[in-house]
Amino acid sequence: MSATPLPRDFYDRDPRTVAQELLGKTMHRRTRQGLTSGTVVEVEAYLAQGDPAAHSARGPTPRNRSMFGPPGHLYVYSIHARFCLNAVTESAGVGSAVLIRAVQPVAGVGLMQSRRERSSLRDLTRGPARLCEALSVARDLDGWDLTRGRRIWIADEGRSHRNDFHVVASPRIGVTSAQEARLRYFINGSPFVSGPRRDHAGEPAIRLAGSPSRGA
DNA sequence: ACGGGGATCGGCT
DNA sequence: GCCGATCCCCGTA
Repeated sequence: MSATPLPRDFYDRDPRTVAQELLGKTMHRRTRQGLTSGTVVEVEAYLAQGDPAAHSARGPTPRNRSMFGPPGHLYVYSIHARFCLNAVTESAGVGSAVLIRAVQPVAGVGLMQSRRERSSLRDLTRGPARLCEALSVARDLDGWDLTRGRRIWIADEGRSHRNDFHVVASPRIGVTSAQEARLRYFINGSPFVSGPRRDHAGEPAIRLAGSPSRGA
């Protein structure tokens, strides 16, 4: 059931474009324990230029070096004693990425729940650190190539529930600087999205184009 | 349903 | 030492 991984050139674009087009794609994670997957429902773009909140903003360090690596690789970092995962975008050396904030559980729900004991189905993968725990993603996957189709990858399943959705934009979560930017994107109406579904001003978040990509 | 505060620890000043 | 691209629990409504 694992479709072809998204190719390198999918990731080698502006992180805002990649972020929006990742919505509705399926993230797969295979370990000896089995296969787990989820539909991407919430993402954030971190830019190479003019974005103080991006980990790459002050140049390469031992921690963020994979964010400066080739597109289509993982950037996994730790914060508050948890892990979060990004897909690196644009060319090597640029330093941009897309944070995956939430997925909707699809396969291996029982396995994911065994990794996150006190979690309802709704909270299983709702949040960047929660989904990493559910998918068993940790630092050992930092720098891993998502286009290989092994261990972890993202694919366009081209099926069912994600044919009809709308992309909504809002300010990013937990970012105190760069408050003016609306670099968080999520699928309108999904209960598996973390954080507010309206922007900070209390107005409806901006609705962007309908289902992104989607062959025609 | 929503909001506030504490836990927790690696990375950087 | 300080500060998070966070999570969870426990108040109130």
